[in-house]
Amino acid sequence: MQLGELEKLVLQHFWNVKEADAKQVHKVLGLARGNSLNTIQSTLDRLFKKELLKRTKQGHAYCYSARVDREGLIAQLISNVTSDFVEDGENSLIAAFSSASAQLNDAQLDTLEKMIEKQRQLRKEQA
Amino acid sequence: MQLGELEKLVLQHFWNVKEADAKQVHKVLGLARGNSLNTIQSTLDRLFKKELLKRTKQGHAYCYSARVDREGLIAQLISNVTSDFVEDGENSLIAAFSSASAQLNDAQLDTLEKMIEKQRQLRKEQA
DNA sequence: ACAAAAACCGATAGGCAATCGGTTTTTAGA
DNA sequence: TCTAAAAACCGATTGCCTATCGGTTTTTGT
Repeated sequence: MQLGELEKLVLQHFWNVKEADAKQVHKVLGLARGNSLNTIQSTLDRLFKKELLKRTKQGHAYCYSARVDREGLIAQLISNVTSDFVEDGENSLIAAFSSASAQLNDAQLDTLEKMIEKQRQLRKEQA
Repeated sequence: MQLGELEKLVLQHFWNVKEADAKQVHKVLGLARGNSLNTIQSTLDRLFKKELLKRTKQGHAYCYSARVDREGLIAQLISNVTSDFVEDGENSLIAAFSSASAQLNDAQLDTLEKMIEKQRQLRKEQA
């Protein structure tokens, strides 16, 4: 799945604002870029069809919000782009991790390990 | 940087065979897919321009070989696809890892940690 | 019922991979 | 050295996708 420039901007917007309709997105992003409301609308629609946004009829207009969070999208993008190169089709994210870890230096490996610990900690707290 | 289907096949081929010219690649990949030699040639040329293959004149024909290994390409692809979504432009690979780690379950975190250990071991042995 | 607002449809442009045909350049031999 | 074949190079076409809107239809609140 390919993401264009405007699509990325819109997604990031929805990680800030929770929800918005086309007009609101247009006001924040579209005007600054000189886009018409229609351009924003069709971008929202494309993202909806890609299942990256969800929407509900709120009165008259669709109200859009993020369907995936930033971490989820990043994971999905990594899986997409690496799946053709990794054996384990079940778990291309893990496979990609292990492949790319070869590119990290020792300090980066440390950093990564600390992140894993932080993840674990986070889960313990949430439980 | 976008990779097409044939381009991916060609790259994977070069991770097996070390080096080959257009004719040889055509024999192995092109014939099976019904591609003309020209199609293979321009694909090789595109990959060369993308700096994913290198080439040298070997007698008459260019002799191509991989410029990046599988792990390096995977790392590069991850960086490309995630860089617009991570703060730390210096290290989008690490940032992407940490983001995506939120998607892994506990067992997968274990797996990942073991992979880090294995990496470290590998390096110790090579030193 | 009607005017305004929003959604929907269809078209165009631009970018890139895939695909080749045809032309030019190079090269190995006669 | 001249020449035929081999390879590189060039340019065109197709197909897919994002970006971008204009215009039409549908919906809705009054």
